[in-house]
Amino acid sequence: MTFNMQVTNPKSSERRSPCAVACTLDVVGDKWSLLVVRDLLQGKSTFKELLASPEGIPTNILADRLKRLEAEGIVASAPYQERPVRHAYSLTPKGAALGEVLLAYVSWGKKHIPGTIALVRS
Amino acid sequence: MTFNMQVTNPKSSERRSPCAVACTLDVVGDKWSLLVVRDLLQGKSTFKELLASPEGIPTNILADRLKRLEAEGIVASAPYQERPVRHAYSLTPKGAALGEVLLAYVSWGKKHIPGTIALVRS
DNA sequence: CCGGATCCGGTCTGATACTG
DNA sequence: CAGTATCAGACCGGATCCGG
Repeated sequence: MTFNMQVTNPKSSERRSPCAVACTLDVVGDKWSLLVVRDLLQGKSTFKELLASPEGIPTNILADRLKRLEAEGIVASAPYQERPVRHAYSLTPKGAALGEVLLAYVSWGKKHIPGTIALVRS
Repeated sequence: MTFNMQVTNPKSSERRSPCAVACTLDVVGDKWSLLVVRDLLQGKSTFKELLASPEGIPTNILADRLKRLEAEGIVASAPYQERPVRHAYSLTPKGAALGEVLLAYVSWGKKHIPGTIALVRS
């Protein structure tokens, strides 16, 4: 009987402010969410593929982020086989729109952090 | 897994990957940093002004973020009075360039989170 | 009063073991 | 392979304290 799942995002009703920046950060402003979005944009779709990224996301964090992003309507999951059930994860249009944010990150990072490269493309 | 290190990361992890997204997230990927940048872009400059934002950043967190962002070359501080000494914080060109990232957030947030507005200049 | 620094309890993170 | 359970410890954030 577990509880106390990792829910840090305020619900809309308890939003900190109407600021679009603050609210977007409440959705994808943590350390891992945008990296998951980046990988999905690159065509990865299975749990294993997402785990394999060089940043090394832990399995429980990945599972939690996928769950959270799906609840936010950013990620969609569809079973592609049964017994054992397996899901293919993908971005909804809402999630794919975050590609613009990623591009802004890439642009800033490439310019201001030496040695970085774009691992995402639109 | 192998990696190279090119980011001085005051906070949690060391490096993660050469990905510009991941490295930028290591710098400003926490819950508060971009909100501080937003406020500075809007012309706020004193500790008190930054504290007054509707999101309610705690004093210790604000002090820590300012210190960290200054170490990253994103924020500059200059004393504007002595006895007691007071600092005016501002963005470096590197920090101001994050405005592009903020605009991407605003654009996404306004479109996908109902009720949000742009609290940052366009 | 202002700009922080410090303390401290609770929450979240993340490595690993474990299950189906 | 795709997650879930566990748990120690890092981190957040509220409250408080302090020098100027």
